[in-house]
Amino acid sequence: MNNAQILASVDIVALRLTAPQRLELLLIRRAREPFIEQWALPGVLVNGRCADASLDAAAARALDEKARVAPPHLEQVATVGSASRDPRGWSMSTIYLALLCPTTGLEGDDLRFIDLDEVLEGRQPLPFDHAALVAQAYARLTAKAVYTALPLHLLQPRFTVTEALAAFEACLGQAVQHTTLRGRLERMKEKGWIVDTGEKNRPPMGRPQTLLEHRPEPGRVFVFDRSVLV
Amino acid sequence: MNNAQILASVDIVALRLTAPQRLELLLIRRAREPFIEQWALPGVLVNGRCADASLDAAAARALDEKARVAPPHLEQVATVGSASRDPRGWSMSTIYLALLCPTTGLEGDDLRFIDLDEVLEGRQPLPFDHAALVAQAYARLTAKAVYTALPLHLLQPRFTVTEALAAFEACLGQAVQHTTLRGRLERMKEKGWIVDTGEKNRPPMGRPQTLLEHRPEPGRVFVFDRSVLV
DNA sequence: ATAATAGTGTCTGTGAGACATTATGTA
DNA sequence: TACATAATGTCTCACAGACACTATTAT
Repeated sequence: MNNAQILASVDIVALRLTAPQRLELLLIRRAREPFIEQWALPGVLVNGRCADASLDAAAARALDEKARVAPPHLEQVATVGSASRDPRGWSMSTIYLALLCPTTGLEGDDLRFIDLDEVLEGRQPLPFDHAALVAQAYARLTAKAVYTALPLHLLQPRFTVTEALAAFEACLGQAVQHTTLRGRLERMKEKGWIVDTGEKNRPPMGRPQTLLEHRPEPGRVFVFDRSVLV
Repeated sequence: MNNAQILASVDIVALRLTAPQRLELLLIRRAREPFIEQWALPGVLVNGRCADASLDAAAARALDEKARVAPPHLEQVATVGSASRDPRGWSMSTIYLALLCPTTGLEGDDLRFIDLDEVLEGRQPLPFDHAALVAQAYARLTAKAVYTALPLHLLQPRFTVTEALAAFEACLGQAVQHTTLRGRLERMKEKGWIVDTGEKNRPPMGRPQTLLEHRPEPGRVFVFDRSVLV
């Protein structure tokens, strides 16, 4: 049997929604060579010793161990592999997209959130091919935001239409008609994916907002039968 | 540095369209242990020695070396990994979906096509978790057939509407209104993804068929802004 | 003429897009 | 009162779904 000389890892693109339509990316300061001390994506090596039941479990473990974070949504995006992406040799990495709760907090100096655009537009360089991985994961998010309710996982379970609008616009990178979103949320209500709490949120100014509650089916995403933004 | 004890491979779910709305799966007789002599998915080990430029290249190499086949469409579906899926130890496998030309032929006794339903419905068992991988790849194909032109890659570049209808119905597993498909093809024509050859195909009976030509942009798929079959 | 298959036309329903209008709160 | 923000209503348009109807070949 071949004893393969290959590195396998799982890397996580974890995103959090902040104030006005911005997405932030979770970074960790590397504790080991190569690229020690540099800010990079959280991840773990997959070497069969950790008794991970599956790759998905390894991804969840990475987020938990490195950042003490449990994401409402975790989804595999793709696997890349090449001889050049890691100085140690031929390596492959499976990328996961994690959507975090906006209230997610971090502990310690080795963890931080950075504005996603800083990475996407190259102002914050990342080691390995991590910048490309981030772009690929964000592309997946954008694509799914067109025809699914995925962006709702960036919100707290109880949310307002305005917050949902911010989430969709952050994922899509452009404005969305609020009437369109209201229609979609209405359809999700009929299917039981959203319930009206009956309560109101009272902002410092303006009319109170209806408080909705997201009731996602675990591991599934609501799919619309049309696209926004054609 | 850790010398990981892990097996990495690439496995291909290669599909061909035959006569009346049926899909066939490419299988290969295994030349090595484990499961030697059994029919299984074509694949290769990824061990860094083969100088594959990337995982995608490894997938293309697997199809070429094992079956002498070059697919019009090759797409990564997912990566699975666990301790139990291979008797040799913790292993991971990246699944690719390949869509072949209907004229694809095979050489040798170690290659064959089998009706996809035989595998999906469990009448043809496969080693490892290959049956689950096939189901996952077919699910991807079905999902994409709802809102993209992916099934066209199962046809020869020059095709008729009837053939396209068969491709979509095979991927979706149910009937499609031909008027709907005609509308979609019309929109692809306007965008330059399909051209009207002006020529006709003359079947033994009935009105001659318009011959269309598929002009896909390499590596991309035409996306419609609505779903079929809601 | 008849059978067989290809292609068009018509009508309905749904939901996005755009924008005006109304509703409900605070200062 | 004015202002700010939420929510609803109206109208158009594109396209899927269903099905009737017409077109073009062979026998």
